[in-house]
Order: sequence, then C-alpha cells, then structure tokens
Amino acid sequence: MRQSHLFTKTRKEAPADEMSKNAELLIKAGFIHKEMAGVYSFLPLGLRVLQKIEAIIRDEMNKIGGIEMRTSAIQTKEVWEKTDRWSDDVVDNWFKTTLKSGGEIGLSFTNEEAYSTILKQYIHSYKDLPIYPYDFKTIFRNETRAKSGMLRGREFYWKALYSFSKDIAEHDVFYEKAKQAYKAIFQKVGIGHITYVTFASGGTFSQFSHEFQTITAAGEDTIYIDESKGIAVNKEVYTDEVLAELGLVKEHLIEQRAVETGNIFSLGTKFSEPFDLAYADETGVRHLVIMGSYGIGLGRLMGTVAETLSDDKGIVWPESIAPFRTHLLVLGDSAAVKSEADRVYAELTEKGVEVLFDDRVGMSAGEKFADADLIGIPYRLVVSERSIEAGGIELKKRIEEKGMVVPLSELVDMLTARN
RNA sequence: CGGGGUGUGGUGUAACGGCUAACAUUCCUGUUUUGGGAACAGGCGACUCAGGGUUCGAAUCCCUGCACCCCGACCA
Repeated sequence: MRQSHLFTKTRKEAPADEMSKNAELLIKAGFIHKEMAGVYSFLPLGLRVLQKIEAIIRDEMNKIGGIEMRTSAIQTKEVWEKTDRWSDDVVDNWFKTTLKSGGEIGLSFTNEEAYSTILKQYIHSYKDLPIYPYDFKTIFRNETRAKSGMLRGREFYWKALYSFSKDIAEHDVFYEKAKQAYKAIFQKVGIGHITYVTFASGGTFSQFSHEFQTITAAGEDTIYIDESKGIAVNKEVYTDEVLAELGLVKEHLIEQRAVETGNIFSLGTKFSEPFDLAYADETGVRHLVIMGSYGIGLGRLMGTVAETLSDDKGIVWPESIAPFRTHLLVLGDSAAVKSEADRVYAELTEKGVEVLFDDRVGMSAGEKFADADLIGIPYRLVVSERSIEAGGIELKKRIEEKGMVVPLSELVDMLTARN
C-alpha cells in the first residue's frame, strides 16, 4: 500500500483524554479512532492488525475442530429470560432498545444463550456430538466504567467458542486441547512470554476456570505467578487451600498486575439445563449436554500487544500481527531515487511481501523515520541516494539499532524465506 | 454506582473578572532544503462542552446537565 493513499496521519501529541499507553500509541500512530469512552473505530492500519489476529485465532480454532459461524448481535428478550439474564437487576450492563412494533430487544453481551437456542435445533442424538462452533463478533456491554483504552470497552470484537460434549470425560479432553490452542495463540501473537495460564474462580460445575493473564501494570487483575511451573493464581481464589491443592508454595509466588486476555470455562449443564439441551444415547436415554466456553477479546489483545511491546519511540509489532511486514521509505525527491523505490516496491509486492510504501514527497528523512518507528512495522527498508551508492536497499529491524545494505535480489530472498 | 479531576481552533497548551481569546503543531501558498520530527515568509482555522445565573463586563465566579480521565466497586 502506498502511504500517500493512506488517509491516516501520525500525531506528535497524544490526545489529552487518553492516559493509557495502548490508546495513546494506537491513536498517535493512526490505528484507531476514539468514538467515545470504550468505543473505538479501527482505521486501515488497525484493521489489518485485527484481521491478522483473527486469522491466527481462526487457524487455531479450526485445528481443534472448531466450526465458524456468526450469531446475531440483536437478540430477543425471551431467550434471555430462560436463564434469568434479561432483568437489569441481574445483568446491569445491557444495551436494550425496543422495536417499532413494540417488542424489546438487547444487544448481545455474551453468546451462551444464542448458541444454546440455535444448537437445540440440531442436537438430538449422541451422533450429533461433540461439536465446537465459534464466532467472531462485536459484543456490547454498558460498562459503568470503560477504561484503559482498548483494554476494557463498551463495544468490542471477540471470538467465542462453545463446546458441546456428551459427558464430562469428553469435555475434559477438549478443554485441555483448547487450553493448548490458547497457549499457541498467545505465543503466535507475541505475548506468550508474559502470558500465564491462571487459575480463577469456576462455577457450579468446576472448581476453577482458566484465564490467560498477560502481565502489564495497565491490567486490572492481580495474579500470583509460579515462574518455574509457568502458572498463576488469580487473587480471587488465592487461599492457602487452593495453593495446597495446586501444589504451589506461597513463598515462590510473585504478585503481578495483569490483564485477562483470554478465558476458558467449564459450564457443565448451566445452560443446557434451562434450554433443555439434551441428546439420546445409544440406549435412548436422554442426557444433558456438557458445555464449555472459550473467549478471547481481539481488540483487548491488540491493545495489550501495543501496551507491552512498545518502546519510547512507538509500537513494536511482532511480525505475526504487524499491519505490514515491511515499511519502505524513499528519502529525497530525485527522479532516480524515486524510480528505484518504485522498482523495489513493485518487486516486493510482486513476490508477495507486504509493503507499506512511504512515497510521500517533500518530507524530511527524520519525519519519515519517526513515523516508521511510531507505526512499528518489523522491517524498515530505505531507498535513498546513499543506499543506491552502497549498492542496494538499507534493511533495519524495528527492534535493532543498526541496519545493513543488501541488494534487491537478496532482500527478496530474505523476506520470502520460510522461517 | 461511590470518590477525585478536567472540558478553550483538527491536536497539545496559555490567557488577573476588563483591548480583536494567545502560542505551538497540523493544514494551505511560495522559496530554499532532504539520513532522525528542516528554515523563512504569508495565510486558513475557536460564538472557550451545553443551558441557566451573578456582573457595567465572564473562557475565568455560581448552579444544573453532559462528556472525558483517574482511584475504588462491578466484570456472566
């Protein structure tokens, strides 16, 4: 993409109404637009990051048997009354409105009811199970306090998968697979090293749920980490009994602030019971379906990466989710340099390398460098009189101070090599 | 929802109750520049969040509302 076609611009100053680092960086660099507290639009660069995160998650979900679908955002009152979650006294963060014809509707704040309703039509026999449908969807929550930029919003994009199993044993097998898939996701998006499987409060049907907590001072949870075991305990279940049960020693735990970037939860029959979601086994006996839920907020994840992987110059995107793989800067407006940069852009694009081409004219080198650092694309390529004299293109990683000059053919090989 | 704070050009800030609301940046025009946010000159852009009140006079003081930020509560 030519940067001259990109309508967003970087800003020198962060807006005064944002204190959180993630929102400041993402707004300054032109990834998101703040609509109101806790509500952000994704600008072209931001959408590309979101879509890459989505692709990674989709891939991992499909690998463990997930089947993608899309539930509606608007939902009827009746469905929620089955689980007693329609009343504002029970759930206080609803966005509700009325139809012209008179009925009440709500904007979905979670998906269990929607899935239970739909799947009831398709689950009748043991032959229909297990199944693992999921969707990516915009969720609405009327938060009394949206905060921390992208970390806690009123409207956010998430992935929710629900497992429908015949029994606990079958559920447990999948639950573990999902846990591993989640670990892989956090590894791939670049925050695996600071993300811990965290024991948190469960529910009627399981003692614990598992959160994926990413360490950052901007987080709103407190967790206690056992570094050697690679697991953590949420403050909400941090008791001597729980520690003993998990084989953790208090003295070895480190207290940290963290943000819940993912969550997996055994639901048991909490939803299958009110919806009478049941199947007939081989002998014709009916059993309630065992359910589990597995969620990840994509915007929160993107914000967490910006928050935790930035430096004083800007964002440092991991290669896996960067909006572009390379950022090609042309310095100087001479015809020779420009045509060389055009050639490099065409060649890389032809070879399938993603390029954001800073072809803007009349800008100083320093300004282009500063923008590139702020936007945070992993590989910076510079074409200038100097680089041409040196016989190639200057290649510098965002995370490194020094670059090197390589000929175009070599550059193409490097950027198209499988790693 | 409790507590605290803040609302001024697109953005960041300034302005004693008193002159045409100032400065920087962005943006536009021109000239010169081009390896770490260039220089000069000129220009556009704000009924100071909304509504009420006090006053000869309000961005400034008072009231109400709204929005935003922070701490806490909540977080299926």
